[in-house]
Amino acid sequence: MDRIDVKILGKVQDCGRISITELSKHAGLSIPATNDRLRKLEDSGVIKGYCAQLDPTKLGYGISAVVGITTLKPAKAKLIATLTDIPEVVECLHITGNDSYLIRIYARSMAEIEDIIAKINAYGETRTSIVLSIPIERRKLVP
Amino acid sequence: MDRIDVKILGKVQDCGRISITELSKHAGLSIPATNDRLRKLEDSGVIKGYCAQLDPTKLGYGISAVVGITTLKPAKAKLIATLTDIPEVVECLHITGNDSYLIRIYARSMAEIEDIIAKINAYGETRTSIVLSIPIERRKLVP
DNA sequence: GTTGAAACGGGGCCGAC
DNA sequence: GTCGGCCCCGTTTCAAC
Repeated sequence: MDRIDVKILGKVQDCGRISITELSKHAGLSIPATNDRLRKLEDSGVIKGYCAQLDPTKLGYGISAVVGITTLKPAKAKLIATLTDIPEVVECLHITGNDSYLIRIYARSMAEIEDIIAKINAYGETRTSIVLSIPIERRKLVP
Repeated sequence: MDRIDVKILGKVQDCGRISITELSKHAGLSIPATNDRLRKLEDSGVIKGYCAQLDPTKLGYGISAVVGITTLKPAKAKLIATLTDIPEVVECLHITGNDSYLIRIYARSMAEIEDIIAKINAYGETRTSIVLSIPIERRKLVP
């Protein structure tokens, strides 16, 4: 993992569909060498995969919320199963502190948020915060 | 935006580097038709871009934390600038509720977390939660 | 929307250095 | 690690339906 690998990782985090030819120019290496490095980064699991980033608002998801969950009883498996069944729940973190879980929701309306919160309240208390804006958007990792 | 577009969006969210040929098979369309649809989804901004997903632990970022920030004075611009200067801060949400901001941190050690918290404390109170695990990992959006 | 053909570029592989 | 050559596959753009 040298500076060239860092360059490659930085580029593919921004341009996931970049061609090897283009990537080799940015890396300052030949095409075969760039190809080898990229494949090694993929095979070693440093690169877990590639994905398209969608614009939630253009899909109708105008509202996003963060919900802290304080579980009353130990019902972790059922809670996670319930959350997994709700496609609007796009992320769930198990955390330390007052709240046991922190989840991220995308919704089309406040009513949808309310429905989801109601489902979760079967497992504990919730504290819901609406996302007003995203000053820093999912920055890339710098190795 | 019909069922075929939904199929395409689902696939590129999982396999960002999929070829048009492969994508056309999953979409059940011809290659030119698939190509047209994908380009329209990109041009319209539904697809914002493509990115590689890295494994933070394999890069040495063994610890992740979530920090709620209650800003004391209106110093939003300076706070965001400070956060942007810290590469370990990978996301920042402006939210409603007790906390004004919620940020996500990747760090190599607890000491690094402590350092970052100290910098932020110049702008307000912080409540830090360590991420124990991630039961739901950044699920794809379903249009 | 489809098919088919043609042109182009890129990827994968090779041996040589 | 680079370079050059090679073939194949995929992409892109046509035309025609």
